[in-house]
Amino acid sequence: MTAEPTRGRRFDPERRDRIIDACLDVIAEHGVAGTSHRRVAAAADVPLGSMTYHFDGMDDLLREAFTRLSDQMATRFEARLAAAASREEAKDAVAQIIAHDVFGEQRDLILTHELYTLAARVPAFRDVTNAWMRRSRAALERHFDPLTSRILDAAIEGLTIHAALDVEPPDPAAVRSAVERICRQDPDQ
Amino acid sequence: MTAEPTRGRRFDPERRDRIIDACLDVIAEHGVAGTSHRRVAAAADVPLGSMTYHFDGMDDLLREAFTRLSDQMATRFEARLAAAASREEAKDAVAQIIAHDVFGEQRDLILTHELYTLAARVPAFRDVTNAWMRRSRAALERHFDPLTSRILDAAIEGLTIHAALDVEPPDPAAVRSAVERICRQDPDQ
Amino acid sequence: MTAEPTRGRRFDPERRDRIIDACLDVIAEHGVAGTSHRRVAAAADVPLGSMTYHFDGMDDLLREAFTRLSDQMATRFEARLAAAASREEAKDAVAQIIAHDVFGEQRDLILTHELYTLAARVPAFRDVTNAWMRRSRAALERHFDPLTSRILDAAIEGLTIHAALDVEPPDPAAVRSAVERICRQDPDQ
Amino acid sequence: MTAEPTRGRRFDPERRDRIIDACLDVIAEHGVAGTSHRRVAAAADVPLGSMTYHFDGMDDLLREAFTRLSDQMATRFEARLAAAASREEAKDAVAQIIAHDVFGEQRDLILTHELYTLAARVPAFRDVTNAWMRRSRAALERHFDPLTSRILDAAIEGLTIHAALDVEPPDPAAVRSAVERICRQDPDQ
DNA sequence: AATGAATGAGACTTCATTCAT
DNA sequence: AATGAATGAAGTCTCATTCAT
Repeated sequence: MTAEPTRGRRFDPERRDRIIDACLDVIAEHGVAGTSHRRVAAAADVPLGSMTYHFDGMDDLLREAFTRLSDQMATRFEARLAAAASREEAKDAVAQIIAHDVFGEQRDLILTHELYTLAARVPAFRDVTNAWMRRSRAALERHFDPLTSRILDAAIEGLTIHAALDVEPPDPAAVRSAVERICRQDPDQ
Repeated sequence: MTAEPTRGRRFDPERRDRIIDACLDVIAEHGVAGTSHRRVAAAADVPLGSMTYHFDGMDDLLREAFTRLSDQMATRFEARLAAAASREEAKDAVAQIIAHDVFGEQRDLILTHELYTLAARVPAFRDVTNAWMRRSRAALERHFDPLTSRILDAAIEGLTIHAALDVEPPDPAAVRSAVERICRQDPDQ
Repeated sequence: MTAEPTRGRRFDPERRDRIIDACLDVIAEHGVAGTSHRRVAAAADVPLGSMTYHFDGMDDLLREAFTRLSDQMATRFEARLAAAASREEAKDAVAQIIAHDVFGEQRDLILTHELYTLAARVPAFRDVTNAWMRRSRAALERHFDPLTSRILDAAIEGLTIHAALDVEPPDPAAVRSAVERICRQDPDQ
Repeated sequence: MTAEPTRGRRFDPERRDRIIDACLDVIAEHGVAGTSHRRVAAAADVPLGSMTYHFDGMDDLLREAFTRLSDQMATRFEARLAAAASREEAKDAVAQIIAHDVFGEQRDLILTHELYTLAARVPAFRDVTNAWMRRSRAALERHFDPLTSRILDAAIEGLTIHAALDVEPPDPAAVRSAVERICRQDPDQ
């Protein structure tokens, strides 16, 4: 007799959220190409009819899913850089992000690629990546000048990608060296 | 009635090639997710039955298509760096590659992303990206030491991606500065 | 707080009417085949749940809608014939009805066809068309004998349909001639 | 070893025809509104996938089905009028067509209504009805002048419809009188 | 060697209706 | 009295693949 919020079937306000999370899981496993209403519904344990009830078709669902992904990623990134008390600590953080992301979060890496792929073709998804990029740079600018931040941001991207695709694990010294080089000012600037 | 060299019925060695090229076109337009035998057959102007006759299913076709893409891209990259006579010219070449790729070849960028996305999930495609990366680095190592080459390679990746996704066109000065910073040695190494 | 006559919450007698009118609009645009609760609810600007609250399913709604349509059409027909002071004026009225209906009221023509189509298969709708036909003939019998009225009624039907489906606009002289011929008695009757 | 034309599954050139016939059956029973790929496939005893293989969607199928219907109807009409040796026999034929069509062929009447309903809204189907109407009039013009043919054609339509919708069976004398009146010339023309 | 015909699986979506509120 | 939430059934259509030719 304790207060079961609802009795499960009707009225399930978390359902929409659960579907979005399940959608990201499905994308990570099967790619956007292999993501279907059926698979997402099964993963979220909701009836198939729920899919188009809650979302205006697959595009809408994908947009929401990737928006959530980029939010989560950007928030984590901001937190890590906000925790850095000095420029040196910020550089350490950046190096760790590159290394850790590759080792720890294969899933996020896959999802990020899927998002980029979509963004490369579909403008609606470019809005998502733009917002994300803006937040990343702003977080870096807590510690670095705008130009350095921009270069650093791009380098994180490239190093992460290459580390992920490479056969051998990333070399910490190389990563560290890359960060170091980029953060030194041009002599003539 | 005279012997036309190849009249298409018996032996059409170009057909297979044409299909592969058409496949890349279709991927560029519809993404891997939207690529089907039907669409590729239509784009290559070959009968649908040809598809499964020449290729062992979609995966096979995709692998061949992306192999061709990476070959073409790597060859172009090598040529550009081979044309550089000095370290300075090599740096110029790298800066131009980043800028030009973004402006000129939206198609290649899209295709590259699609490949990375596949490679992130499917090992078979990682072989393709690995071979490509190896050739890129080797080309860079004509002018730079291995560590610098590796960092440079990753930076090209990241800068190209960000420039492509960014709302505003890439800043040539920023690109140039990035290349410059990376190519300078660590003071303590 | 004062007694607004009907403030819509408790009792909204117009709502039912509005739904019926909207239903006819939807039928005119999408046909019975394309008429759904959703579309009608949207057209009437009422919540979807209202539909099955006010009507016992689609059949019920369709029956009410077509009943209203036939009432309106029959009333208009009666008025026009009642306004005729003589047999000659009645013939003029009939000729004008045929011509005007075609030019002016494409919507009514479409709806009438939809009703006939339903009536041809479903007895419940035949009741609606029968009542309508009875009123039409009674209106004609104000001016013509029963046999002539019956023939005239059928001719109006046929001429209207053919004029509506024909590529070229109806020929007023042909319409007039048809009415004239039918209204003349058989020589041997 | 006798010549089985085909062994049933693969290559079945009559299949397309069978589907069209089945489609008309389904329309007669359930109306255009109730006609679905599933039902037609079941009626024709073909797999569901055959439907969109042979036809570009439901609209295409409907258009073909109603084209066949109108062809058959027009051919029958032409034959009956061609068999009439004199103007008097032609009038008899018309009267019989009206009466017989109503009694004998409820199915054709229903289908004709469905076609008219579609034609009233969709131009593509108006092409079908126009071609049919042209053939009907041409057949009548073997025996009657153009104006009389046109009026007669419309009257056949109206009388058939009303007879079909009416509660009581059509009165042969009324039908005969209608034909007689229309076929007499205007006194002043 | 090559392909048109064909199909079963599964894609997305719309729908009428039910139910708890 | 009235409705937003929800769902299972069924809709159309696309697809990769098989098979007879």
